[in-house]
Amino acid sequence: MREFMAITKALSDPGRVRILLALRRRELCVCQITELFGFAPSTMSKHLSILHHAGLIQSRKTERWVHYRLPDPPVPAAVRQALDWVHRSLAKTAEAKADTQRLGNILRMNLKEICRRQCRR
Amino acid sequence: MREFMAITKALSDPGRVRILLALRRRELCVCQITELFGFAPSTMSKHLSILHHAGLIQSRKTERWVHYRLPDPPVPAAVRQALDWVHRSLAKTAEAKADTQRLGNILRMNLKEICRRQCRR
DNA sequence: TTTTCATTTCGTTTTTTGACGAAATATAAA
DNA sequence: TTTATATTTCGTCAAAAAACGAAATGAAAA
Repeated sequence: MREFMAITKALSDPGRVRILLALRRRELCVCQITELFGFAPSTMSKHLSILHHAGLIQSRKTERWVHYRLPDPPVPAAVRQALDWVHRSLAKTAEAKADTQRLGNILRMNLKEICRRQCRR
Repeated sequence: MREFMAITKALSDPGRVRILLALRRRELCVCQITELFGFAPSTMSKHLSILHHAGLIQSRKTERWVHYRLPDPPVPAAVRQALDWVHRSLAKTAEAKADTQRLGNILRMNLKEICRRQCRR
């Protein structure tokens, strides 16, 4: 029950749900996700921490950057069903498509450029 | 997206999730659910309202009592998947079993007796 | 080693949520 | 019609969550 509620709480914020959708095709660097949604870095870090704690994403560190992605198998059933539910329900919505489109632009930039932009704020 | 978030918000409270589990076998009167969980009637009414607004339960009024149950078909896919996920993840947990056991005692009482008990509080 | 810098943690403020009691509503019983 | 009563709505308080900036962390670059 505690683990299940960690998942439902994680899914109860629209920003976090959109992060899961953005990760559906490939892993993303924290700075790319931050750029995509326009939150302050500290806010984004908190959201990622909540998703990670629920088991909905996993992380990998390379050089100076941290990348998040959907979990590799074996994935607990409750997590897998939650992710399936999110993607089936929302992958085709206008919000998800708009995010995907903006993500395309961000993926064309290199990571250093993105981080530099965020420092200027 | 808005409808989906109504569901995830509804599921983000453990009391509401337990209500859904309690309804998995049969419909229940508000006073029975209130007795089962020990919330104030106004609190329980609010929880039921949130679940209803998300489409996760439906209601039926007979005589002086309002009964809630899981939705009849046709059920939107997002709702059906959410309910399946909840039940598959939690129906066999200790919490659900304990609730089911206490519910058994409540179902042996008649509705008037239950309501009378709640008035005394 | 020292510096740089992507990310996280901490502290604070604002917003949202959850709980309750009192009053309102609505329906059946008297 | 009047009374009784099951449920909901409203107002309020307390607790939790979400946002941010500033400071801390830690790993790579210089």
